[in-house]
Amino acid sequence: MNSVTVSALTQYVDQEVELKGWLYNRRGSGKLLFLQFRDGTGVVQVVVSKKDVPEEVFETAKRIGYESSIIVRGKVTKDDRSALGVEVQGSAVEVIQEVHDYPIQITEDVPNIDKLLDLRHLWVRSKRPHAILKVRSEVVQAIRDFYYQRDFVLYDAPIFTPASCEGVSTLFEVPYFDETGYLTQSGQLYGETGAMAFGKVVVFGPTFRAEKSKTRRHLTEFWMVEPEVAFLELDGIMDLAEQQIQYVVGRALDKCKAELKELERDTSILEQVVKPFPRIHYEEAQKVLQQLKVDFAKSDDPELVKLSGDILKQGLGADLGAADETALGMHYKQCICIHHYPREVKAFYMKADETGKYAMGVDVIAPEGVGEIVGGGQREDSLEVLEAQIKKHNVPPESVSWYVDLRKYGSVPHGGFGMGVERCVQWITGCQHVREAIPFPRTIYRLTP
RNA sequence: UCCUCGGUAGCUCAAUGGUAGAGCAUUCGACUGUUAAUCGACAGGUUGCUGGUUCGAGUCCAGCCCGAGGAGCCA
Repeated sequence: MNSVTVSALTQYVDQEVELKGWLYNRRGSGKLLFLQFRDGTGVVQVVVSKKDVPEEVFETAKRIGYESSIIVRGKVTKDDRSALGVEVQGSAVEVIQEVHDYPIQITEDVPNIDKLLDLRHLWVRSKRPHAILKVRSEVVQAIRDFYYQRDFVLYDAPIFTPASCEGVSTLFEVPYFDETGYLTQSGQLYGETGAMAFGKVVVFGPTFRAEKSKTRRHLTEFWMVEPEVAFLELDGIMDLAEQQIQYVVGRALDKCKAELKELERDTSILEQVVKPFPRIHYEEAQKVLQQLKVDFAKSDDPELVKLSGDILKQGLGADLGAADETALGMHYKQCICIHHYPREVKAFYMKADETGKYAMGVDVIAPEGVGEIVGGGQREDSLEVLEAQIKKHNVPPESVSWYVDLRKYGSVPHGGFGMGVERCVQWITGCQHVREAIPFPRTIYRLTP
């Protein structure tokens, strides 16, 4: 007998098969049972009819609780009433482990996410997390393929680092023998060493931020992909970010149709991602925001009126806030690149433009309220300017001396960006919390399971 | 760190200061085509914790604990 997966079942119509997996749900009557059987690749309905099977098989199928591990045998039949197109006429149910107290129920009342995250080790079996995490898997593979196809060298940055890469954010401190180490908050500075060695590299790994952020966009541990390219300037960096996002979203739309349908994701905005992303200078963004502030204030929608009040709250010439990003996303209804932020609000390694007022950095803002998914730009390549910036930002010079060496030995214009994998997945799947976009989210108040 | 909101049955939520309730899930029973099945029954409680006001507190007050959303910071 063929041992097969649910995903391949349509190829076995009218054949006897064996399925190994778990009981997902059950409906039925006194003489006819409908087992919803899952094996990780999909869910299929197994029909067990009292008149067609031995008494003990029917009794077993009726008795076992949800998530009991079972082996089911039966004949695959076509059935138009099934979403899958086929179902299995069960003839035997072998129990591996019988379960009667599975703690997650299938219900229309959605428990709050915190309770489900306490059960994350089991919740991942349910349809929604299953779909989101499959999209994540596809997104990660698409990222790897994108850079591999373009001859980037995978260049892993260390996770233990001696000090802050940016000299600002809160880092996780870890004892490291006789000294103090920190968990990396970005592989970028290491990526720059790779760009000078290989031309085009990509750093891809976990990143840690000890910021006490409590929003649906923040994790303390998240995955970031960070390409870094020698001789690439701001326009080229924007081209790369745009192409990468278009490729990744395209792959998800192509390969994850079933998952996006399960999530009831309206993909119309995602389909717009093939168009060029508007590229907006910071000064222009401020003008657009001033206009949006006025327009939204007149709206009938109280949400928009509230948003209007938060637009440009930090003042002209300051960094953009979350409300500003949301408003711009709503206005353009697709990904936008905002470049040339004020130099003061950006990190020490950012290259200044010819005016000296702006940094040649770029953020990509995703629509639909997800906000920033990419941050990057051109790096300062002048030794003198970089040293001045290090002094100005109070970065301990000894901690970045190796980095400064890159400007002493064959410095060239270069740059790159970082994209947060979870935020990208959050946007593509349309999920409310970035916490759902990673198997085991780590936030300020969650270290388990 | 700050602002706002919340914590009652396994889950989602009710309950003018006056007997602690419902739906769903579990358990038991009925039903041969169910798609979040349906119908009937049983069971299920230290109302986050501590103290206070009151004849009487889930409800009012104070403190604390836990969580959520947002700000800031960021991807």
